[in-house]
Amino acid sequence: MTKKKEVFKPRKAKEVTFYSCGPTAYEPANLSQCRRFVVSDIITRYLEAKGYAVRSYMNFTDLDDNTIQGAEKAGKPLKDFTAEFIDGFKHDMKMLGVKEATGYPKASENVENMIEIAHKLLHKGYAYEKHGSIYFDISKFKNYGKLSGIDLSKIQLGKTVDLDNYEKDNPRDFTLLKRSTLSELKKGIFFQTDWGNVRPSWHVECSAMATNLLGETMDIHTASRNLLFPHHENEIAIAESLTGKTLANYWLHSELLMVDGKMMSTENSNVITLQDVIDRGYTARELRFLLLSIHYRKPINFTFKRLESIRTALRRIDDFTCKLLCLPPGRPHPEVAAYVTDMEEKFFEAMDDDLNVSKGLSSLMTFLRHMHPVLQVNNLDGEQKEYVLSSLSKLNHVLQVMRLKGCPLGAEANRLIQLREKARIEKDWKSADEARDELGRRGITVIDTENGPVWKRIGEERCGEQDKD
RNA sequence: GGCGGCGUAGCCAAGUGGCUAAGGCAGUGGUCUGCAAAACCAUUAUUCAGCGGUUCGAAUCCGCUCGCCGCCUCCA
Repeated sequence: MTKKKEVFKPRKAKEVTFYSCGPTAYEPANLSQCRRFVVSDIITRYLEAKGYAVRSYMNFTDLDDNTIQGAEKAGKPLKDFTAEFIDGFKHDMKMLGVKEATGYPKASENVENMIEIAHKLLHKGYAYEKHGSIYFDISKFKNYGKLSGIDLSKIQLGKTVDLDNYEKDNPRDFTLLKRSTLSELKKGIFFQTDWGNVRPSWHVECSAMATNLLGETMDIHTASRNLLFPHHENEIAIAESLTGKTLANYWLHSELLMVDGKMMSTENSNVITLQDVIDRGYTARELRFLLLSIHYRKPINFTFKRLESIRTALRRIDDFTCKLLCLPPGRPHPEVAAYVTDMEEKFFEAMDDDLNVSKGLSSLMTFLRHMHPVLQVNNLDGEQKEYVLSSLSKLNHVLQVMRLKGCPLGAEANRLIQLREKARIEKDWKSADEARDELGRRGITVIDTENGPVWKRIGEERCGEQDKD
């Protein structure tokens, strides 16, 4: 609200209530949305890492112009049409390692509540009816524009809306309930009210679902920057004129994801979906790493070149964790504890400062640089290995990009590696190369080092299959 | 026109008044190696879009200029 960094204070000591504006169920998840939800995931996970229980809700907008038109085009009933995208979306989020919310309200299932809100606003004098539609009277809500810092008198009216289509008293007013169109009536997409058949507007949908599930005031409300005005401003106007209480104590808006310097959108015809990225041979885990490695309040200019360099960086981290997991216990190293403490302190300190993930990651990379030589000479005993792993798990609870589960090497692969080593000592290059080829067929690359072979799996498992925490 | 944001190395990206301007990718040099590949180690900005000002001291604060991006009430 203050547009400044503030110290976070939840309403209850150990619980945080959290609402995230969800997607509209008419298209597959694109990267801009992926970013938003990875950002809210980082917030949720970080709060959990700090010991809070998070009650989080994310809505699905399954009743609006886009879904109705989409269903019509697809020749499907609205419900079937949106269900497909809702399932797809949940699947995509799982791939990205986004933790499941406490609940996923749907706009279509909360219409009663929205109509009730319109009733109440009308009674309180905050809204008016005109030709079967209900509009919110902005002049009645004196705090309007506080969140976005907008000055209503200086706004360019009709910039994005054709005002001729509406019968508002003041063009600044916004719609709460919209009179049903003829084609909607034909399809049965309407709700009977005292004012006739209507359907709710986007703004009232979010407002209704958020307050319905989380009460009059919630701790955190997130979404991306482009929703700030008018949507969140309107959401606040609706909720706060009803309750007189603050809708959300903290608003976090993530910046946009761009392609070629332009916002990803249908109009710019530069939409890239998660599936597109996967089709290009990248994984959801790699994408997650790209999306979270930049501060959430900065725009990301997405390129595949960038994803490629993220892939290399992630591979280095994988090499390290793989080596660590497969390493037999050796002798203890005196500095390890200090390296671990340093990394953890710096990581969480960076995260405490408005979720500075980039800065936090640098502490991880520095730690890896310190640890590589230690691993190289196997200077780590069993206890230290566990210590390092548990510390990395703490970071990974938030990041969800590292692989920290058991050595990926099977018994058969181990036998082949031993076989090859023996052959190499005997200078039997033919057998050695055969063993290497066989390992290659099993998806394992052998890397010779001065301290014996190290191996790694080629290919990727999915991020969603990572630590269940 | 109003409001908001951004501009730091070849690329990406931290840092918002004072230690040598984090970290990643790419590059370069080296170690290892039967071959190969990978990995590891080292190294890479006298300077932060430009100009001017404040200050003992500025990437960081102020003013102006240039460039880019977002929002402006039914696309979500």
